[in-house]
Amino acid sequence: MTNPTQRAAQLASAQIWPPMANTMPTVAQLCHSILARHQDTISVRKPNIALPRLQRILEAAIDLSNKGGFQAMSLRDLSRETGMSAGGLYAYFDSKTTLLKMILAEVADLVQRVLSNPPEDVTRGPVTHLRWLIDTHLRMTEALLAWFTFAFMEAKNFPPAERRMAIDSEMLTESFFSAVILRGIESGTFRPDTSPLLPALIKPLLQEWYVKRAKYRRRGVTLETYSAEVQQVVLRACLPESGVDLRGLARPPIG
Amino acid sequence: MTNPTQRAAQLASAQIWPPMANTMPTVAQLCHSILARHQDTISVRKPNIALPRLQRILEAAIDLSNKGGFQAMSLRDLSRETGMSAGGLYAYFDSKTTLLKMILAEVADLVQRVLSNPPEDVTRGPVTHLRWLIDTHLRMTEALLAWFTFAFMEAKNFPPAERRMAIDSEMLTESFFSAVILRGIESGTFRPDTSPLLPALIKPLLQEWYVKRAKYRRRGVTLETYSAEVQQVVLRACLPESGVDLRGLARPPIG
DNA sequence: CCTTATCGAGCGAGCGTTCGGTAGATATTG
DNA sequence: CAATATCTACCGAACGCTCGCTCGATAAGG
Repeated sequence: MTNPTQRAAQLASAQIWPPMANTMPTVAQLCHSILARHQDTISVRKPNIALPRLQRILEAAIDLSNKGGFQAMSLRDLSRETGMSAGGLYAYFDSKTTLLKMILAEVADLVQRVLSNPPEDVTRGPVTHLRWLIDTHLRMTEALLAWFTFAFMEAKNFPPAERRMAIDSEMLTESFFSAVILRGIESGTFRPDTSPLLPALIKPLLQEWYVKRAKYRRRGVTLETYSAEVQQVVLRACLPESGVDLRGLARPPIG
Repeated sequence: MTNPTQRAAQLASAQIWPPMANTMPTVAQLCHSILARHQDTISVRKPNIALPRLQRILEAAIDLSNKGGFQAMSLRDLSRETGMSAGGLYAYFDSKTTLLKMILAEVADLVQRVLSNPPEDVTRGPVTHLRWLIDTHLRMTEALLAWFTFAFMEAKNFPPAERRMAIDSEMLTESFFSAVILRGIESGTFRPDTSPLLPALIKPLLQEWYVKRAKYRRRGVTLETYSAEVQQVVLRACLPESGVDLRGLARPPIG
């Protein structure tokens, strides 16, 4: 079981959690993946034409949607922004809803791919694994801010099919945290009475970072700081505290 | 300063935080307030006619918006749902945007009214005050679930004016938490190195409750449980822990 | 019978989507 | 290799439809 000295060291080192070694996915990679997944609905066959065009369309769609919402973005807006005609756009999707689904599905898939592939060394202990999950999720959303903002804002307000997709993705993310925390409890690293709600509470703390990105930028809060603080809050909620075990013992007064 | 015994007692009692004595605001009260605030744009003069009609309109608008978004709700939908004609609706607002603003402003104002009027006894200490803020916010959103869901979903995606309103409201809520936490640090009740980000992190934990209400209902999580868990997470983040203060001291091994 | 409250057909604007047309690249042919 | 045929990627006017909103007619009540 973790003792106070170890815990203090764990919490202190959370301040200087090293940046990820693995490279984060790029927009180009996402577009490549989307192009491959929608070969049947995208009528443009030459990849060296289709890829840059698709990227331009997706980035413009996300940008326009992130001010005013997806529904408020008209295909005329998108046409103007991409420099393509209304008809030309329909070579890349068969309906506006498909365009939405392309992006949502890709983001959901990305989360799954990234979080389910931790480097070997961080999975040795639940503390490092949990901290890696938090930090990696934050860095991933940072690298693809507009995409995650889009996914967050548009996942709601949509037909049952897309809605279900968003819920499944959310549950999956939560399950990563659940699994690690459960493992930590079983191994005795985490408090046995750690709240079963804790995994569900982590997600909104991660979303806060990209949803309110402007606010934290204004305040000069860096990703490193935010990540460290969330890690602290979460670890304090699940690591055992010596205070409980010291009940009734005489202690020196604290200056 | 809080000792471990006190802290354990504080955390334990968080499990049975008593339900609020003050009555929560009702929909009728909100509508009354909205009617008063928009006398100039609402052309119907007799309150005994205007009040029930306005309430019917607002509740229908919120209900329709909460499936599909405000933009997706047409005035024809609203007309059908309220049993009033398109023209008739315009006796109660001069544009669809005004209808939106009515609701957003009232919700923002309600939060301010409720959170800034704690009962006298809870303000004696920062712990009880902080717990009251959390619990009261949760109970308020529970009592007016549809209204808060609406405000949360629609505050984004809107013109600078409304957007600013939402940001101001959010900052105000955060300032309630900031003030209490700061007071707790100054009085020595909370750790002096409590994260300055903590107040900002509380809000998403409170929003989670009403945004994902269906999820928690499905899992059988009650408001009491959720409230207690959030209080625990927050208190663990700001109450001092004896472990840190015991670094380097010889301690008996813990069974 | 005038005031107040409501109705509902209808307006112009803008939406997502379609489709005939075309310029340029590419393939085929003599 | 020039001439022709085919294909690819895109254009943009036009369509059917729905939107927020208006306004003259109408009904109800004191």
